Amino acid sequence: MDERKKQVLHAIITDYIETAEPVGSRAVAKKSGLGVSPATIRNEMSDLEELGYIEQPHTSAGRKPSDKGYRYYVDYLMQKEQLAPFEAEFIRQSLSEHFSEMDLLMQRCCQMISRLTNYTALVALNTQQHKVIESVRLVSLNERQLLLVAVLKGGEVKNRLIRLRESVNPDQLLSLERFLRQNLTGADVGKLELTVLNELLAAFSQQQSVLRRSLELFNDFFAPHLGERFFSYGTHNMLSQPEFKDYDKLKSIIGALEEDDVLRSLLENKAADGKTSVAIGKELGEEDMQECSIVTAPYDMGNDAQGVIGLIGPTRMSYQKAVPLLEFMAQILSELHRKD
Amino acid sequence: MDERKKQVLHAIITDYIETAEPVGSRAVAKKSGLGVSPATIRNEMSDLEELGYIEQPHTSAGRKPSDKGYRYYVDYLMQKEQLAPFEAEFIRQSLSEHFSEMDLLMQRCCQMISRLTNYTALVALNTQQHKVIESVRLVSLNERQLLLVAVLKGGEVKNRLIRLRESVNPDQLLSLERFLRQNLTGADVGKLELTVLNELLAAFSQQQSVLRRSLELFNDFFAPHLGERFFSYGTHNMLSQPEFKDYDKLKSIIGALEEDDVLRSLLENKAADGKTSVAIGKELGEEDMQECSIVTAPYDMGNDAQGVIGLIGPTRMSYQKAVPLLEFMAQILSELHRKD
DNA sequence: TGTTAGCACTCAAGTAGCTAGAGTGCTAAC
DNA sequence: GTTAGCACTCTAGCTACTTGAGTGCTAACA
Repeated sequence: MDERKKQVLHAIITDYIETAEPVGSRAVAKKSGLGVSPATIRNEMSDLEELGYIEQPHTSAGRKPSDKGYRYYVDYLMQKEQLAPFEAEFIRQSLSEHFSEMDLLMQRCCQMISRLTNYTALVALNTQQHKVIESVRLVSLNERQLLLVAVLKGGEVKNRLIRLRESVNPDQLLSLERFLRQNLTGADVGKLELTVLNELLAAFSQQQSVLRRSLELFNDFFAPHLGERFFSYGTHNMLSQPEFKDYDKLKSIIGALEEDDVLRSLLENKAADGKTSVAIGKELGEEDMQECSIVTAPYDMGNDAQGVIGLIGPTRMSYQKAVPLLEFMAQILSELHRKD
Repeated sequence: MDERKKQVLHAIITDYIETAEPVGSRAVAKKSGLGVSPATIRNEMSDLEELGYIEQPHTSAGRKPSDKGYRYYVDYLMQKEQLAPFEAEFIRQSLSEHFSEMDLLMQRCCQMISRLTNYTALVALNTQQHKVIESVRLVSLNERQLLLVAVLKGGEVKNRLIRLRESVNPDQLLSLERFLRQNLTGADVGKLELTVLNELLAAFSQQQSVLRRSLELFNDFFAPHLGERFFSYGTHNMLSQPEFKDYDKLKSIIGALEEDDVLRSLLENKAADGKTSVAIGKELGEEDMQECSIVTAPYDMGNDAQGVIGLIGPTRMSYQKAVPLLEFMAQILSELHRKD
């Protein structure tokens, strides 16, 4: 892979990303600025094809990048495009507005990603991992209402109102609260299984119904699925991509993006190394998405939330725009936390 | 509009709903069971066209229903299809599982509607209208943490943790709690404007920072937009409809369905009379959706939530299936509440 | 040895012309 | 009022043809 081959590959990829048309030797000769004739370029292209970086849709067409070609481009050739100052400012502004409501914040992220790139945005939000219960309180609001409160390390609060059929005396209440505190303080919400709670429930089933009821309610406000959420926005952008002009293809992609299961499998493990990551075509491992690429960046808002922001588009994607954008946004999100 | 015309119209519409192809006189003659010849049917069809109930795509094609035709069908001709017992049971089961988590419940609704009909489901959820604050409490968790709690009539609880920079003495706390209780008890959360809260804030700005901070935080957990949510599912079903094989049309529809604003305008005011409602084609008032119909049914889960479930598909929609399905689901949702 | 011009060859996409078939409207007979 | 018959219309699908982009190969050149 000498220098000239790299330049040829680079020219082919950038041209193809722009036009979605196979690139011919003539166009490369002009665009690459190498000062050689199309015939020479043809030889290089023939080599590149043999090496697997580009491919020919049919004999008399130009070349287009293969997954391997994009991979090489992303890893070695691509020059990240700097964010326009107004874009950076816009992102910073929009994100700071919604800091306290995670759902809104993530919806906003999706909209921004999608609008700034014209691809489809994907976001995973985990609000419950490594959330340790710091304290448990059982507060009497009035004779017939108890409030069960769990404060998590980091400040989030979970609670549930419990309506009583009969009133309880303060002593009962105190012993109950003590019991809960002993059994739940220090527990990790993300790992609190229903079984654990059920065991607790069973162990104290001889006690009066008040307790049983409170534990039953604990069950579903700690349920693990509540901590993990997925957002997406901009699916309609898929329709503008010439590579998805096949209805069945499109249908299976759009259908898949509506399923949390699929989003989970696309985004999971992407936060592992803390770096922006690019998955191209078959690398995604999804049958229906062999012509898609996904770019993801993990963010960490401390105890409030961690997760991944990302986008999905055709493999012919403007990686040089997508990568720095997501990097920047993830950084801003992570910083939001520290400011607080 | 004599009896025979009605039968002809009915035959045309049911056939067209099934096949999406213009219906010819021969087909109607056979299918309607009127025992007259195609020529006779042709005369009737000519009349129906003049009356505006059906239209001809081009001279040598059959007829297809107009918006007016569908309207007549829905209002007078349609026979609601009874839900299959297993469908009813399935719905009942699925909905009872998720009763306590509104978001999940509504997502489930969407999935069911979409899967049982192969159209796109839309749901509006309002959890905050007519929610009156029953009591306000300010609970000290420890020296540096206060918990601000508002209990709403009906049992929902809203709260926010407040971290203090300096500790407060119990007297300050009590007077603060009293102040909040006096000013907020009985207020309607849905109508609590930022301005009101800001006035409160201003009025007490001379007090110590603890108070100010607590009020600031009140602001965003009562913000009205949080009470209104929209869900959709099954957008990919739009792709299977032959009427949407134009990419631009499809793109604008799918794009629109991703916007809360659009969903709001499509679903609002549909709960007014408490009945299932059908909006056909141009009746929707949306430029891009002239070839779509929406069926909606309001539900009322008391203080927990009210809203609208619905679905959107082509005007050539199986109304006789969609209407009873939504009616049934809305009824189940409303009953879920009463059971509790 | 690498580069280039020239040329024959290939293939997709677009265009024009044709045909088949479905369906109509009209007329005249029943 | 109903029906059969018939001429007419229009679309969808098919075939054949043309165009043009792009290639690979060869032979000449620096």
